[in-house]
Amino acid sequence: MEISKTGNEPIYIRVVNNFKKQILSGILKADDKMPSVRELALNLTVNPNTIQKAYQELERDGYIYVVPGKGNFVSGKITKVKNQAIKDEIITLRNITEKLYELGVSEKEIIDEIKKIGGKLK
Amino acid sequence: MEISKTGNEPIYIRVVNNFKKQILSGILKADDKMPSVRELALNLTVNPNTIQKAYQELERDGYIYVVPGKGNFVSGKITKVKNQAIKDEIITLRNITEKLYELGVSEKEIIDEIKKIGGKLK
Amino acid sequence: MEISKTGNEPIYIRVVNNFKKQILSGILKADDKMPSVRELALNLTVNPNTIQKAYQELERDGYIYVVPGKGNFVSGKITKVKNQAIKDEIITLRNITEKLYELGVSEKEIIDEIKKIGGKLK
Amino acid sequence: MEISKTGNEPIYIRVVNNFKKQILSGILKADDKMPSVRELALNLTVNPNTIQKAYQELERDGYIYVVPGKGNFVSGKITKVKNQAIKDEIITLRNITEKLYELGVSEKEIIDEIKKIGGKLK
DNA sequence: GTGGTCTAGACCACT
DNA sequence: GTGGTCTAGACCACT
Repeated sequence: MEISKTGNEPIYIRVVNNFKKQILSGILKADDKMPSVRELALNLTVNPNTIQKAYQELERDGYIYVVPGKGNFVSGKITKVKNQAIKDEIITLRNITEKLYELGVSEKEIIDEIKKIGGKLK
Repeated sequence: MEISKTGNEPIYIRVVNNFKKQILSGILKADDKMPSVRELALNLTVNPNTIQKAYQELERDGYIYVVPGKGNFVSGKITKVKNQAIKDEIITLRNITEKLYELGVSEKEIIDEIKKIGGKLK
Repeated sequence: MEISKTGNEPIYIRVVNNFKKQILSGILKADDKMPSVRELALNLTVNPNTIQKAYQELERDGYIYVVPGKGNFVSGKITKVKNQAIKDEIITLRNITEKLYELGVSEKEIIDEIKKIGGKLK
Repeated sequence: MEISKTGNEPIYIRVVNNFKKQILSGILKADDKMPSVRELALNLTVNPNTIQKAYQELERDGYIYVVPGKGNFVSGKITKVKNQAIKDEIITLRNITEKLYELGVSEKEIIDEIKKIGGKLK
């Protein structure tokens, strides 16, 4: 994993988002072992506290679980977490769509914008 | 103007959004005088500081301008502000669409979601 | 005089700036009669109060003087007013130049910028 | 940090400018922790609200970012902020130069003024 | 009368 | 412990 040291967000947030992406996309699978806090801290040359914070947040959000004395592991309930993440994003999507309608943007223009992104990602 | 006292958002944000809607929709027009800080604070039975905060946010966002000793007035450059607001929302729309793609949601599902909202508003 | 009705600033401020330009540039000369408040209000289709405010500000700033029952006239002390205006602008120029130096912009770059504007105006 | 209590500018503006200078000059670096709102308020013997206002302005201008419950930190995008600050100052420089031309000040006089400041700072 | 700043201090959510 | 919001109210400059 590479984490650029500069950016708008604190390092631990970027570590969190990085792992979330890997877990949601299936690169990291259920019960896979996460790198140990110390190991990852050395790799990224950051303070172990930073990694500790990141892992705590991942656990709170249901992405990983801790086995004391063993390490951190990817949760088996990723489908549930994923569905929640999708629901959250859909709510935001609705809010933005409503605002765009209020600002006079047409349904067609919004859909065109979404198709553009789909095209890019393929 | 009515501002419900309950809800998740802070009062000053609700005041801001309320005025933004009225200005963008044309209910409030260029150079219209805004209610004075004290007057509105009394009407809504909130602290003048809360209204002050709301008005300063509206000014920073280009919706109103201040004439010292005279009051706050609706900006004449609302078209410009509106275009900027649309640009900002489109950027967020793109970010969310990307995340939804990453979460495995298809283009069709996203577009269906948008059409649903269009249907409701009509 | 033409005053566009839309813009960032209130109308009376634009009336003020318009007259200041005309007086400083010599289009309006010492002891020239200003249009009457009512006449100008009709021409610009604004409230007479707006023009009254503008004239009061021009008087405070030393650009015009009032002869009760006769009207408003361009001041004979424009040189003095002009010198003060130049002094004020020079102070701001100094502050900005200092900030630009602090931001790492070189003397040459600043001077080039000024020459560019000189070129445009010619 | 020392903030003189006397002067024309409001306290919160002086706090803002002080930090901007330190961040732009590199004394404060990306991801450095800012003093907490309460801590700094105690140090400068001002009200926490005043520091809060200063920090919110710094955040809006892109100089710092907030991690809820953790504190304020110096942004990693200072280069971008710096370039924006330069652009803003150049625009003001142009406006003032135009006004000075209108007031009859020659290009040479303006450039001499700028060279004077360059001389002082060396 | 108008907005702008500031104090003193409370309560909240989140870590 | 941290920032965010809000009340209650004072004082200021400017119109």
